[in-house]
Amino acid sequence: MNTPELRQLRHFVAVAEHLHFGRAAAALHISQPPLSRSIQNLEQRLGATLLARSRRKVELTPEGARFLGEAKRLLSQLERAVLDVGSMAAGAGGRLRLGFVSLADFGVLPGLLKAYKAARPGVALALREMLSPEQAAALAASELDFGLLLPPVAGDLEHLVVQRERFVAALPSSHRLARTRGRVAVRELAAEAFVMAPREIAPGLHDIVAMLTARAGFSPRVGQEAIQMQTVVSLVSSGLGVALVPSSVANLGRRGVVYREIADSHPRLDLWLAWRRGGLGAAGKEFLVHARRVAR
Amino acid sequence: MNTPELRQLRHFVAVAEHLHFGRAAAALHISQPPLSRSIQNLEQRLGATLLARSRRKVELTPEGARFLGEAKRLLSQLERAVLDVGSMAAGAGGRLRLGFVSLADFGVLPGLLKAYKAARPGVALALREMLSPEQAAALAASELDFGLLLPPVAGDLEHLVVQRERFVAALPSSHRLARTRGRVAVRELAAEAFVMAPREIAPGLHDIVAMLTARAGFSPRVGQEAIQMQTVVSLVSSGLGVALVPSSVANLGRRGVVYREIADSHPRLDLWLAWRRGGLGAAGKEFLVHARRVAR
DNA sequence: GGGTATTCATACCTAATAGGTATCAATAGG
DNA sequence: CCTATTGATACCTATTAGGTATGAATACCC
Repeated sequence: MNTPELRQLRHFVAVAEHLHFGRAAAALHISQPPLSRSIQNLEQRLGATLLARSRRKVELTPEGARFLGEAKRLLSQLERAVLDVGSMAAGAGGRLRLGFVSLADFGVLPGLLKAYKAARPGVALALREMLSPEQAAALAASELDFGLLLPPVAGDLEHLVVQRERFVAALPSSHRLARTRGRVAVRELAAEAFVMAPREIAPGLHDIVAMLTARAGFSPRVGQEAIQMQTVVSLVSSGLGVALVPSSVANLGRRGVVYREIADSHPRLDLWLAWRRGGLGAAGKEFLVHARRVAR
Repeated sequence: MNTPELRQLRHFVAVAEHLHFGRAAAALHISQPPLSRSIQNLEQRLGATLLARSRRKVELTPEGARFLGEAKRLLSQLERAVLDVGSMAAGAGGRLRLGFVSLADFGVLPGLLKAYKAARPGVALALREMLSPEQAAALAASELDFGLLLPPVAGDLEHLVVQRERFVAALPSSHRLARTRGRVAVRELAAEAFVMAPREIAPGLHDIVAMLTARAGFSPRVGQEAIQMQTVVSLVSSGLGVALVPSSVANLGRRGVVYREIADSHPRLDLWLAWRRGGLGAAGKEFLVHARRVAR
């Protein structure tokens, strides 16, 4: 793949912002002809026209508008990465960076934080809700110290299981099954639309749901996908479908949703506190001590 | 700022993965000496040592591990951007991309989606929870069709106000003020630790809180920052502080938290459905019709 | 309607840089 | 202690980025 050069991204951003090759060239401290060639070369590499230009007017095409956002983001992310590794080399520290899935927020995270913060009020915690694959990548890249995530994820991570839970059915309050007490058999949901997260962001969770519905003899009809658990529940509450979710989601207490235990047997969903093998400093090791206590 | 070249990022990733200059050079189809110089030059530009090397062994330094993740991400994001703009140029479409703040999830979003999806079941909705500034950037970059966000945000966006709400105090159930009914005066919270989001992600919300506490004669002592509203509430429930939050957050119904109206008068917090000026297709225009109905 | 000014594109050239080869220096292993 | 291996350095060449001159198209002004 013939990807652009950073120089070309900078050139394009300058032209896109000035909408004038001459002024953009001046801003870049080059002359206009190499800028013109650079943009042409960029467009050839991308296979897209980014700028519509005549002798008197330059405008962004839709593709150009789209690519402009990407180019700006890439350039600013590179600058941040440079600053970040520079300050790391210069010696900074003394904080813990913790990613977590929204499920953790309904379960162990508040208790974990409370325990640790009581013991170590001086350690700054940077909390960030992230999907499990993103946390795994960030751990591998040393951008997080810990992640609270759902297995399986890629990478050489150590982990502590901090939560194991069963699934429940999340039903709109108006649902016929919501009126009854007691457990729900999964086969009773065969005709329903489901609200689910895509498999690639939580394969462990998704596969338990898939296994449950397969054993009940059907494949779930997905009415709406959503990525975060609270969004799943929100969509259930407005009647867009039902969902099979881990039981801690019931802590969400969302109006318009009722939760029923599932009659069918199934494995529990594990939640991990994960960290990069060999990647913990002193603050991290102490955090782990507290985490082991909370996990019992 | 002397940022690296993409060529240097590729060189570094290759060495980091092979931990051998000769094999990395072979993989890159260059010879070993220019690779050695390239890495040295990269380290000079970054002001950090990325690789610890002797004649027989190459290892990543902590800074190198950190930067490796960034470099890989940047390179893969660039490739995705190239593919994305290439396929856009080749012609794709037919869906709506909607970003939203977590607040919207507690308020208008479910109703909005339900109304639209009933009318137009064939249009695929891609939902993504994002902070307001990120949504604004994504709208400007044509990466979202709509955003449900809190003003003010940067950029030339059109908007429809879809929600206006007052603030409430979120208190741990064990709090002394939680036992009483009736409204809470903000000055009664002067000695409390607050859980707040940083200003830069929601300046409109933050400034109303700042105004409330300033009028009550104090500056809030921030015990813990959190970015998303459900995380704020989660931390309140575990006793890490109190919070002043928009009233729709009470829909969260989180155990361990009670909500009390605030006695002090204050402006309402607006929630916008925003879109890029001139950036709507037919599906988007129709979505807007439904949105106007829901907003009344 | 014609002339002029402006602006992006092209042709040709030079300066700067990326990569190659030869070799050095250090060290691990036999 | 000698040899093989590997990253670093010196010197050189090939390639590319940028500069200057100019062309071509067009909008504006007279």
